[in-house]
Amino acid sequence: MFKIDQRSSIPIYQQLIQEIKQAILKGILQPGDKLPSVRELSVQLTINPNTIQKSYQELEKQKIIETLRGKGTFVTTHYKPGEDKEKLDRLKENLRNTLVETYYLGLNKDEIMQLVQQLLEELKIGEGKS
Amino acid sequence: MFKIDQRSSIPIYQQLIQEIKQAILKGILQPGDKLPSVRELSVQLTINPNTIQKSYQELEKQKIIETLRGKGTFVTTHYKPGEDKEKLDRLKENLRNTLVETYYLGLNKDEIMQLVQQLLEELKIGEGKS
Amino acid sequence: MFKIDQRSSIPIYQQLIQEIKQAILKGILQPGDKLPSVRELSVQLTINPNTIQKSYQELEKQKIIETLRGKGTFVTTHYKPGEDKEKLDRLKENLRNTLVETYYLGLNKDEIMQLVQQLLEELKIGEGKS
Amino acid sequence: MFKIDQRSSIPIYQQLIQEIKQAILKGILQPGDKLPSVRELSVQLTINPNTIQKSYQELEKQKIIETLRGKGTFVTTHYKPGEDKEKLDRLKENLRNTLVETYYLGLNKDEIMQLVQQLLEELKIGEGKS
DNA sequence: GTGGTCTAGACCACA
DNA sequence: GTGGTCTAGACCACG
Repeated sequence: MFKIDQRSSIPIYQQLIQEIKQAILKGILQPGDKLPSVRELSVQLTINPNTIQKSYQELEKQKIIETLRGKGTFVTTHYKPGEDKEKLDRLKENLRNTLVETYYLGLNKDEIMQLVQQLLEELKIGEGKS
Repeated sequence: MFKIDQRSSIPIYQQLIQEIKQAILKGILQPGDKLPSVRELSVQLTINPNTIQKSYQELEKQKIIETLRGKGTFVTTHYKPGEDKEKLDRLKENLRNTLVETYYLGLNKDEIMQLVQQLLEELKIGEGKS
Repeated sequence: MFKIDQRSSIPIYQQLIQEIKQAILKGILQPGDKLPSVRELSVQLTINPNTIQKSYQELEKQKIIETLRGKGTFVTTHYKPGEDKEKLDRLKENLRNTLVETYYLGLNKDEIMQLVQQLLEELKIGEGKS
Repeated sequence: MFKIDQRSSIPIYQQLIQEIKQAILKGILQPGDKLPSVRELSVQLTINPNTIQKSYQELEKQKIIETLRGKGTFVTTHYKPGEDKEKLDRLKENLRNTLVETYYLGLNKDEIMQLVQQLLEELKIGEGKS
């Protein structure tokens, strides 16, 4: 269900967070859907339950999922963005750095814009939803 | 000359690499220009010299700067991007993640595209150069 | 009749205990009044009967309600607080922590005192009764 | 330096968070002060380093402390509350529950108000600071 | 069954 | 030296 690269330098718990967020964006996980239990995912992905836990807790803090005690973890039905200027600044910085690297790799402006477009489509990010 | 945020979660040596790359893109540093010495920068930025050293070494590995023994460190005159599919994949992955986060922060497709455009201009990345 | 938040991190059985205690304080439930049966409440609140049971048992242990076999559960007519230094210490600790959090949220001393006053009035806690 | 009750039902990492917040309020820890390293505290309190970690990370997320990579963890110099209506609601709820319990333990309105006053003074929460 | 917490011990990147 | 991540395995409260 979720792809995790054990060799990646990106922490596993962050990879999982990303995978879940993307699954929600793409509609694979719908609001209200139950997520696999910590133990279940732990077995499926052969990852320690604590690591899964960490991902779930972080997503819960971001109000993207919520847990009903004893019942499991679910995708929240009404996610609302919530202003966070600092986070936006961090993202802009990150984006700036990524663009610089992309350029140094030989892509020109048009190719970069195309890449961004393509990724947005892949993620099913359109104007309609936000 | 370069802005370093000691509090940032991004390693200092990577921040410095980014600052230098951006300075080159913006034309503040021209091919052939001499970079400050390690010791000099170390004092200016109140950063451990080893950290500066690490940045310079990484940039040299990427052929963006070069060291002439006894003379100092200079911006290379002819940088040519080498193919590196792995790195491109990493960048795409990074970009994808950043876009997801941006979207979860409440920006819609148009706003994201605008942001990218704006950053590209800031960095003086145009079609003409690559 | 009682408000339960399934999403809250506070256990449901404790929420119910609180709701009942507050209803008594406010006079909505009078000494001698009959409480809804476990099954009845279970349906109304769509909560597992075991959970309701747990709340009732705890309240009975605290002598706030009592069960008459075959007749139902009732608010006790003469509640008298028993000394319990340990519990008082726990409450003080809890209160201290809450005040710290409130302060870190930006409320100053006056605002905190006002908040406490307001809550006491809401709960109809006055000097006359204890 | 910090008092932890291993037997308490309150998670150790939360106790530690509280202890640190209170130490800052009381002026025992001043803005800019270095906190003990994770390992150091771990030995002092005979608590697992991971548990200390968790406390530090939570405090960092709340912007009460910050870490300079390789140097250690420090009390932030400029803490700014930051609106959080939801958290305030949770605190009010908590406060309400605590007041109910206190009342059921036999304290009357005056005694409760006195208790709150006393705690605020202990914590050195005054009007001047917020 | 569910998630939440904790320990012990390990490895890594950073400065 | 610092903090950040991960695993293995354990115990607990809740429903």
